[in-house]
Amino acid sequence: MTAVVTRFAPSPTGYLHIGGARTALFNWLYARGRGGKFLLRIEDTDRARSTPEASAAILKGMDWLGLDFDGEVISQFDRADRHAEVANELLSKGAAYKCFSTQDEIETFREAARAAGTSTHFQSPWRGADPSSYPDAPYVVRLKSATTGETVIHDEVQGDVRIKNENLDDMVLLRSDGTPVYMLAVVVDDHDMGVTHVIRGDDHLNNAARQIGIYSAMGWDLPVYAHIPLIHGPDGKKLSKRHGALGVEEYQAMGYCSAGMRNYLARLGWSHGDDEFFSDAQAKEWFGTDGIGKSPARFDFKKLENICGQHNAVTDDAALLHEIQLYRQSAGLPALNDVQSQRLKAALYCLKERAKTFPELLDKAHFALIEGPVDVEDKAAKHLDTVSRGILRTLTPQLQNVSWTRDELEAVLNRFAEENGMKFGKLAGPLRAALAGRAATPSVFDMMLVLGRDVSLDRLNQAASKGDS
RNA sequence: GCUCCGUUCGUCUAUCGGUUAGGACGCCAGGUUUUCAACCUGGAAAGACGAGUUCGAUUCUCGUACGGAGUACCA
Repeated sequence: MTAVVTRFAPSPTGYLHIGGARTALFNWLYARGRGGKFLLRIEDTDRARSTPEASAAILKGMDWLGLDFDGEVISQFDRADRHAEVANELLSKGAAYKCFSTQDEIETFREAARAAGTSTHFQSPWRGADPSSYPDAPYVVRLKSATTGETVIHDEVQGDVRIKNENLDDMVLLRSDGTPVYMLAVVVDDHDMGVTHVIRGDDHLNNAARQIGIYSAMGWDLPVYAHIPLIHGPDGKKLSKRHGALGVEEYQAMGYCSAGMRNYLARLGWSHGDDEFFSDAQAKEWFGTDGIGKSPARFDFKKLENICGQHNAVTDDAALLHEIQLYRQSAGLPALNDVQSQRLKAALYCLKERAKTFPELLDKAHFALIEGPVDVEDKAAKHLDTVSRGILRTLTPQLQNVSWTRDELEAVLNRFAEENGMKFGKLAGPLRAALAGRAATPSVFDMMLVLGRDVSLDRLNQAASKGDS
């Protein structure tokens, strides 16, 4: 059994969008789960539209998603000579021919065909022409496609797809300037790179039939094909920049965790029974083309959030802190200072199970991140009226010398509430307002523990004396 | 126009001829609670439509509708 080799082959004409990211993920999972190789090839043969910035964005996106590839990034453009070599081989074999028709002629033909309602496939008059009749003019190299019979694509997802060869035209292999066209380049590169499994969007399904023509003309083995359905926007429409088709780095900037993104994306269009929440290791073990669905899926932010929340909850504190720092960077937020980082890390145990995204987590961590005087929000201010401040004034000295543990703090505060004839909830409001300046916070005990005795008492004293001066 | 692909709760999906059509997200109700969450319990919610094959179709076949892709000297 030959080793599995998959590849992700984006064209660098923009950011790495969510559909591309999922395609990359599927290829990565497929290879990594089978001890195979996962390669990255940038399809930059379209010089006019390819940009280095886009290549960088793709690399960055894959890095964030943790999709590591084997070997170097391959530039398709760099391999133009090899593509031309294959085209020439096809030419000498008689499997391709030079076509001198101009674009104007082709366009005229197509317009006439459209008007007549007949096939718009261009039938080059040069297909069977005698070389002695060749003019001294630029030409493209076209594949001499079969005109009868059918091409069958054995697709792992779509099943056997049959296309009549009469519906395939003689596609261009080499442009008139001698540069290769995508259809040729993919086939040559996939073959040369030893790609065994081509997992890509089903917008390439029809193309596969054409590409198979090149494989058979060259006598090359076909890869296993798996054409996966596209992802649609939340409204069911095709993804566009306006809705949903954000670059993956924007998802990072929105604060979704990478593991959750992988989990969610894997689950979009692929399933393994009823499993919804799983680790990378499980995904690698389970992933296969048999679990891939045939219909397009819509992107659902709510479910993404939920999955990310579950991953946050099981991520260890150090790793989580690190990812949060990367998030702040990508979102353009200032880095946390040492005190904030330390407090945040100490607070993660009581935050990570209740935050779906990093902005949400950071918001709940507000009490730990503020330094200096606590700013009291309006909603919390009512918990610091004269009566409440009086309570805090009485309470604070009693906390001065207790041992700063959860058990001890609970005991002291509960006793205090009881002695003063109030329910604990009555006491919690002022404490929350004093410690965090907000009405909604984590547990007061968690906050006191995370902040420590000095900072906690300091904030309590500040709140108690508020409005006194 | 032509060719190809798809269609199960609002969404992601399970089901490989026989199920009260299952799960998850979301939603609704209740519970728990120290606020907000989280969490627990319960609930509403689906086979596009029409034929055919079959003892029996969500499942197989065909048609219709709707959606998508391809049809470039783009990728």
